[in-house]
Amino acid sequence: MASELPRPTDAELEILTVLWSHGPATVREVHEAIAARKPTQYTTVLKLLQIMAEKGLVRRNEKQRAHIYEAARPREWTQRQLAGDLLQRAFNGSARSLMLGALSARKATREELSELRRLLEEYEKGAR
Amino acid sequence: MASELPRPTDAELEILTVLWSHGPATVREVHEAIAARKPTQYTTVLKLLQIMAEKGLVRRNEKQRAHIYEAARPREWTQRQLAGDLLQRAFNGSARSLMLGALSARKATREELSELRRLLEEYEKGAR
DNA sequence: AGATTACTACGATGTTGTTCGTATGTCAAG
DNA sequence: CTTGACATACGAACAACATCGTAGTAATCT
Repeated sequence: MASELPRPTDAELEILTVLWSHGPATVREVHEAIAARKPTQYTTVLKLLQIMAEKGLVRRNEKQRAHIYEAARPREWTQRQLAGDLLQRAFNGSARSLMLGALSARKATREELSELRRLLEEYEKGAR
Repeated sequence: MASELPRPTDAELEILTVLWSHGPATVREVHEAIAARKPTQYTTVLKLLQIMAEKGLVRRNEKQRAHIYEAARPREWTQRQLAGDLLQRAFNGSARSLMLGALSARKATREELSELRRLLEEYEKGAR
């Protein structure tokens, strides 16, 4: 079991983002969050959630009349998948290039840079 | 002009990768490179290149009988787009999270880590 | 010239992603 | 019990992707 989860599409990622920050939610709640940013029909969100449940991206609890959906994987797990996937597909595995790309994609603040440096230092210690 | 280029799809990115490392190439050359890694028909590559030319992802020189294709943007430019796009879509703009994801996606070597740290130090100096 | 080879152009097909309308079921209030 | 509010299910429509076959055209060989 635990078959591979597919890479979430754009629309799916939007929904996952809502679920991650909100926690388990009904279709209505997800829809409200999405519709606040762009006009979207209720049934569109419903359908997406149904498909995502089939794919295993979200889990569904049907105990209540209004089903409760939650992300099947934590945010960090999915982010790791996505980062690894892009790293492989576009950066030929070079974390350095990816970082360079991310940094130049938008001006990084001074704090952000030192935060990153600290992160790396910890990593160097931890990774022995 | 200089309208926005669309995010390249998976198949398109594969072709761009060939063009970036090989330089301007004919369909045949691109096809050979692609087919070496996975079974693919010549016309599939041709069609993709034609579509990519329409989208502006590649430029086409028709002076020769066998048209010459080349990537419209350098590798670094496209990588920056992709990194920025993912950063926005999945990491809420946090370069730190993206780096964390990339590092945990696959074990980083000791050299890679210090290389990254050096890169950051340069950036901190340069970025004023 | 005629046959063969090396191209491009393009239509067709199957799949996936995204959106939405309509049908239908459930429950509580009047 | 009927109605209205709110839910899910599901089919339909359309666009984007990816793949390939066929047709036609230009060059080259014999």
